Amino acid sequence: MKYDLTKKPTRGAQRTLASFSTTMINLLSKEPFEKISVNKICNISNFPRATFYNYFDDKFDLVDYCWYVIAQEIEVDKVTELKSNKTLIIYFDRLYDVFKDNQPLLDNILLYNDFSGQLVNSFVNYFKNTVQEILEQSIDYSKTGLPVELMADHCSETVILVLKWIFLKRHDADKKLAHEYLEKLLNLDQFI
Amino acid sequence: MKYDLTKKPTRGAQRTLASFSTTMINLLSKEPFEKISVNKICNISNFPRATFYNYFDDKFDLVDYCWYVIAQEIEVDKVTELKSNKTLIIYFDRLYDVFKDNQPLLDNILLYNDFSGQLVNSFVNYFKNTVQEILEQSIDYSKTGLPVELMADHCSETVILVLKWIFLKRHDADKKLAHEYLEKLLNLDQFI
DNA sequence: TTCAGATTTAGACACTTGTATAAGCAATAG
DNA sequence: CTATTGCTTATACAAGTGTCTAAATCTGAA
Repeated sequence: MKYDLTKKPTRGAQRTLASFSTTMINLLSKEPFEKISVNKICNISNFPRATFYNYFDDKFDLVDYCWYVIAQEIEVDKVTELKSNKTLIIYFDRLYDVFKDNQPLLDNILLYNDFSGQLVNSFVNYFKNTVQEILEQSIDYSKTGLPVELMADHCSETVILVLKWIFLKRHDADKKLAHEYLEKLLNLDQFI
Repeated sequence: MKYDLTKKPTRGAQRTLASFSTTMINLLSKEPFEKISVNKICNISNFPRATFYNYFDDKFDLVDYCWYVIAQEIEVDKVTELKSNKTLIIYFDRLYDVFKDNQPLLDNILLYNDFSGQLVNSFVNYFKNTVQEILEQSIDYSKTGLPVELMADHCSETVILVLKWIFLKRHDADKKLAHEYLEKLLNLDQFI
């Protein structure tokens, strides 16, 4: 990403970022990711290509920014409840809500893109990394006798696995059932 | 993949496939995947671009074929030991050996490519799918009370997680320690 | 050895990509 | 109000992509 998201954006930059990302999200509901070119995005958004490349490295970069926008729904109140061992469940629940809110978008995306293709992969990866960063700092894995990073990796993969199962592979499950899956897969009682 | 790998290839086709794949593997040890173009591959291999596109859809397709070639080391005696619950460990061991044999290649690849980039991802994914296909048919998950596919997915992700930890993130571990990780992460006693 | 069917190849096509330059415009500090 | 700074944009470039044609070449079965 060429644009620095930490500094607060000017009004113009906000407009530009919003324009590109909504165009991308709209296109994702209409055609496969390979068919979406930077040219097309720029024509629809009415910006020249040069502007696109002022903000993003390529279309993968933009699509990652889209996931970032979606992920904002969770991360607003990031501070609360850290350092507790319940972090995992709390984060799982938040992601569950975000995925549920975006179910229509996900359905459309899967209409045009392979489950194991680049696009769905980038989506899944984005959220996996989100979870992993949180878990590495906030969970006490000392009871497991395994390396912290390995364990954090395993937990975040499992959280995402269950969400994939429910929202991408469409085996609908309410939060209660989802928790049951998560607890069985992770053996949660061993370290919570 | 445009070329049909099930039918037995002519001598010419064998030469072509081998030429393209060894060129790709060589290049992967020398530069990042983005810098490798179909043009470059064809120049080095001394084939015209048209021939490349007779066999592969694009360079991702070729790189997948490379993983297929590497994976052949395991799958020769695929038949033995199926339908046993020890399949998981047996396959883990085989993959452990394959990854170990290809450690120098992996090291080079990681010199030029991000751990979470497209290339490493395609490698990891290829082997994850390999494991998953095997596990879905051959393990009895009835004791876990979880959907079969979910469980098979979780097991294959965990197998690959441990291998990534050891061979890509370079936390060297012998087979004994690797088994210990796997058993703790998967709670193997619950269903083996 | 021959020959029909399949593969390979040269060349061209329309298109995308990422970068670079210089001109234009807008917002801010003095 | 204006000078300066920084972002936007028009345009051009060298390179890559994937597809298509028709001619050349190979191959395997008779």
